Amino acid sequence: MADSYDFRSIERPWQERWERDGIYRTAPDDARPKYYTMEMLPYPSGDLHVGHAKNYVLGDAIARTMRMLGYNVLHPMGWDAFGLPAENAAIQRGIDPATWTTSNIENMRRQIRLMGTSYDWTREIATCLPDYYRWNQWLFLRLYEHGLAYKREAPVNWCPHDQTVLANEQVIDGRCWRCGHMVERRNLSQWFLKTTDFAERLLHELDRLDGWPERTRTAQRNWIGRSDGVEFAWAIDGLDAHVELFTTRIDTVYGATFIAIAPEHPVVEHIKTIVSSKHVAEIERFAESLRSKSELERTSLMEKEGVFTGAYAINPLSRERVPIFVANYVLAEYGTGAVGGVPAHDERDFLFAKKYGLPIVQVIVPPGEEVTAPLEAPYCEDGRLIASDDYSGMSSEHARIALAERVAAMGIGQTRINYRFRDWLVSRQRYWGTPIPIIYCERCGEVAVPDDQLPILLPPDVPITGEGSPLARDPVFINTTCPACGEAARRESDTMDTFFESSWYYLRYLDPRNVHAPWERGIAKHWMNVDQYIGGAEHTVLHLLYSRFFYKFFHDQGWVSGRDEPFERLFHQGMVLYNSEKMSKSRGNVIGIDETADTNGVDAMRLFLLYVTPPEDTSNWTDEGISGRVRFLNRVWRACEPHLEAARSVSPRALPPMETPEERALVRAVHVAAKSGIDEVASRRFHFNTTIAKLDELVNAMTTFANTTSPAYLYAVHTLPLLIAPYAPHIADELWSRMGHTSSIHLERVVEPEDQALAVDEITLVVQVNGKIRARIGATPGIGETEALELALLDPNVQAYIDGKSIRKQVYVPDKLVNLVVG
RNA sequence: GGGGAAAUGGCGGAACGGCAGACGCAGCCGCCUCAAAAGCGGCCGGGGCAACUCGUGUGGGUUCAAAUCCCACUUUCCCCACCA
Repeated sequence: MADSYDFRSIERPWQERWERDGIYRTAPDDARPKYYTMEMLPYPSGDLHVGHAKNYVLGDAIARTMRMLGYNVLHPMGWDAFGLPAENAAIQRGIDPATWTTSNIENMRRQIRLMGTSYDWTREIATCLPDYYRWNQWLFLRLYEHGLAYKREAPVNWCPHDQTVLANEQVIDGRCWRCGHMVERRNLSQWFLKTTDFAERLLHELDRLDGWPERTRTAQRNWIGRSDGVEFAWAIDGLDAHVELFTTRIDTVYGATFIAIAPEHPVVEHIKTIVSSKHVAEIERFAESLRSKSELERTSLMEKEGVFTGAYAINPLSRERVPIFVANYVLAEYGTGAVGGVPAHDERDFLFAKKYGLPIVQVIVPPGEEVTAPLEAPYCEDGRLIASDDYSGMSSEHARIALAERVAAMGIGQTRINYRFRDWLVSRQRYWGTPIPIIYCERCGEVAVPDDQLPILLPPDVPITGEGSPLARDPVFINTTCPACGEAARRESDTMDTFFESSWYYLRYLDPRNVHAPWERGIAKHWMNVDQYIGGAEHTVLHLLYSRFFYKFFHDQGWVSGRDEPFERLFHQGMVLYNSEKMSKSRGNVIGIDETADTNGVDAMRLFLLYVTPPEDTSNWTDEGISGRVRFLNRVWRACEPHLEAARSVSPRALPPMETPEERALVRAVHVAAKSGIDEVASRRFHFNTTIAKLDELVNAMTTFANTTSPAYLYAVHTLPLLIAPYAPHIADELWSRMGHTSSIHLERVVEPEDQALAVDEITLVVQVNGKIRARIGATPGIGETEALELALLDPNVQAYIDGKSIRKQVYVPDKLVNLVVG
């Protein structure tokens, strides 16, 4: 059938041909400028829907446009293949995680190809394969050597459902990011990466990441959460011990009427030795009641509570003796795990003091005010100090400096910067992950596995029950010999957080089969940094922060050069709803790739996803909407297909003769669309919705064009495939080859927009009187101000509005507008 | 509580400070057809016969000119949140 585009017989053969001819393979030794663009690698969960497609189609349109602009484009794809769902499949259905993962990868690779994407599949990686995760282990060992990977016992987030610990970043509203169960608190010995060593650099460099969305940078700043303060020691009355407090408001120190410490704080044990057994019992009862409570429960959900320990501390500045409490709202893991209680100037301390009848002493007054009645609410702003010895009368700002100097001079403290950001907890008590390459020996202790013994392979056929660590129960895996002394020893049974793999995969794409190193420096120097990274906004802190941390470490080691940031520009695409609802299996409203490829075609799907909204917005998939793009493709087909033979002889690389206004308008429409596609990539706005709208206008112009044998029309026929190639690659190559071209359209250059073609015959001059539009008059482009004004004054309607008044001012915007101000 | 982004017809959206609503979807009217589908043509923010006029969340401001810039507010979405 000639009047419609039979996508079923066209799309798949083209995909096969592109793959066979390897047209998207990227060689590094290429004189063209490099462009590295990638989308966040998917987790192989099984099936893709149009929401995933939006991500890949956007990235593909960018990669294709850059290729047609003459760049050597690197556009790779891989699989974030370790993780819990594979273990859950093993538990629920008895399938081996490796088998489950491999078959999902195969299906999803097929689906991603089905989308007509232009990846270099020779660089494909899967993080669960030994030739990838061996370098995970290698990188872990390098971090370990530099003291950046370490093991310690700490209160950690424990998910009782997934039976594993979680990083702080993986606890969302007190719940496990994967399964949604309430997270508990447990004291466990775990592996951490010392991300906090890089906190300042991670924070600082955000200011210069201007290719990143502002919201992402802000979110990372908030997550790192720098606060500047003073850490200083308070003596404990009757005990040869002291407790360190951290405060950002040392200007309020004279108002401290108690101190509060976390129940887990080590000093509590000392305190217990000097207080009555009644107090000891109360402290222990209180600590017990909080033991397994999550941070969220303790901080947000519970009322501020505490118990008096029976001991007192001495305020080093006022020399006052204040009671020591243990309190639920003090976090052992932040600052020093102990805070001064200043009820007059802190919300939490105020509530606590009210509850336990503690004095409220005001030491800050608002600027320009005097002390008034007792405070009804805490005053938490800066102000002027009162009742603070020599510091009375100072501003908060000055007092903070003076008091910091004072405690330093007294030898009891110093200024200090604290971060909300904690070290990254990377060990997991799960099976389907990278084994941590450490061996425990009775004689030698913790021993790193030597590089030549890597990879430590994940053993097959390990029973997975969901209870406890599977590797810990496998004697063949666990029992080994010490690399240092040769005695019997056992392996670490924990595996790595899967975010470890995804923190450096963009480097492995560059050199994916290297067996000597994770990547070669020279290759990284050529390709890095990633010019454009595309992915969901849900990775704002986790993956993107960890990747930045890794990259800074690599940079310090000299393994990468240039700027110490991996992703130069970042773009978050919005998600896709179906009829305004979130797609989910349980709702049964998932639009799958296979089904839409079959009913509407891949080109129509791609066009719809790019057209329906700007890419950063949430899109709404509708059956009517996709039909609109199917119609568009049919119109393209009907406008071109009957004229392909005739169009062969009209070059798409030279402007055709343009004799009539209609011909000029048609050729102009070609160049307007060409310019739009290039501009959207150059500006990194990627609003291809406007480009496709211009293509709609071009095709509308072709449809209504009378003389289909004119060179201008045939020029449009010959250039249209080049214009739509980044968005609808199949129909583009089909039309191109039917015009007699033997190589793929995707190896062609863009249609370069030409000023001569973009020029218009006539402009509409808007004439305003006092800012209101009173006439629209046709004029020749480039008309001068005097001439334009004369023309405007000839208009009867304009005359009517200025009648009898004098012109006070005139504004002329060339080729656009005349504004006459009268009065 | 803190921070960020946004608000334009029935819907998705377009608009370097310069013609608001491009383009599409839905709808309506025609043509084609025995009929339907497909396709093609036209209409499509409100009021008004018209000249005109009102209109981009609300209220101010800057400007010859504001959807666009500034201030305040309302609402929505997102992120963080007892961080001392």
